[in-house]
Amino acid sequence: MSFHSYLASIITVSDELQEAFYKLTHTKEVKKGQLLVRSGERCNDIYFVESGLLRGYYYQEEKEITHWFAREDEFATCFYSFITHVPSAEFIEAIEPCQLVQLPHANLQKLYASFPETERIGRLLTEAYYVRLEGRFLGLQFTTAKERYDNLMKDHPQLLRRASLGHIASYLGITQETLSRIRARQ
Amino acid sequence: MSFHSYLASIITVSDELQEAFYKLTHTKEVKKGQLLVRSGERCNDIYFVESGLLRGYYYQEEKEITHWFAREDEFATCFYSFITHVPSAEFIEAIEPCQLVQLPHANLQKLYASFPETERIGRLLTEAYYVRLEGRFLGLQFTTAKERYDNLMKDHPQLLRRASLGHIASYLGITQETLSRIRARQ
DNA sequence: GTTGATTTTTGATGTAGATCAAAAATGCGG
DNA sequence: CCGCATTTTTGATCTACATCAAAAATCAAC
Repeated sequence: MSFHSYLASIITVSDELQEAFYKLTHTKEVKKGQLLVRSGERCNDIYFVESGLLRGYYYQEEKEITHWFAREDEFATCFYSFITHVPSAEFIEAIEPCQLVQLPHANLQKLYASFPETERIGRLLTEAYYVRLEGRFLGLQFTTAKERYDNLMKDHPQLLRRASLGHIASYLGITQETLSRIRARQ
Repeated sequence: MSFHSYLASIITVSDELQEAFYKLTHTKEVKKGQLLVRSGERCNDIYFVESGLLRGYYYQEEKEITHWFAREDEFATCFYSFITHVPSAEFIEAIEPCQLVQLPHANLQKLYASFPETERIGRLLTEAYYVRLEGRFLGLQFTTAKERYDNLMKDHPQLLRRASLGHIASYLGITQETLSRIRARQ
């Protein structure tokens, strides 16, 4: 979905607002495997994914841990770095070719100031991040690896075809071997 | 610490702002064991803890799971309910007698509108919640029960005297028995 | 296709922490 | 200071998942 259609689905986009959006965002195409943000850099942008698939990951004792996926019609950013202006602990990688819309932090602030209705975007973003994290936290504490896998497949049935087992396993908080065994029996 | 001193330590409090605060907040005293919010109710207030200790908890398969503690000089609310206006999934209980300052959501919005510098409060709150959750998420995934316990004791050495083992164990994501054994050996 | 690199599967074994049960310690109202 | 409720400790056993290692399958470049 285009960023514009997405916006129109959550707020009323006046002509002025539409124009402001065109001025304050720019589109970006990235190839498979390309990094958008590296650990240690500041992440000053939000990306809206028009098409393709991104993942955020970080290193934990030499191992890559996938922290999130963002597919078409979702926002992606290193949330903590974006809100605090601190260098990011994570990488953002395109695991499919992507069509993105980039919105810099400063421009988002301009939008808030001129078009109060856009505050809703910020709110939705914060909520989405918080809720996503909370869900994963509870999942880690209270569900088995198999249940987490089943839930993920229910919400994102295509993910298995689009991301590697290793990415999905670390996202679920288990090893690749365990995920492979979970899939085998059933 | 009084709410006023706390505020003065993070933002400059003009006379007008101080007056607005007096109008828009009110103090509240609660006894040990008293509930501030019940699951199913909306949580429309933030509490600043001037003295005492609160905990947030919810039920997971009949068991109480402590989600957070808030001691003096900290804010407490059912964060998700507060930002989304959805009924709370959690309870807030005073586990010590508390002196609180209550700030309703609507009044916080008024403050934001009239005193832009107060936006910092909202930002700090969001960040604090997000960071706290992220820390616990990573802890659950990558550290042993003992490490989590040691970290908690480093940050809150008094907590063991102020909260029960059961509360602390569920906060750490382990059973009471395991926490008891962890403490025994060392 | 053939080849080498990468990803996924399978097998054997180890372990942190859960569960169930009961004893011991602590706290508290009268 | 006694009796009862609550909290904490200790013991025995069980299990989900990790780790290490190697085989099998898939992918991608030439």
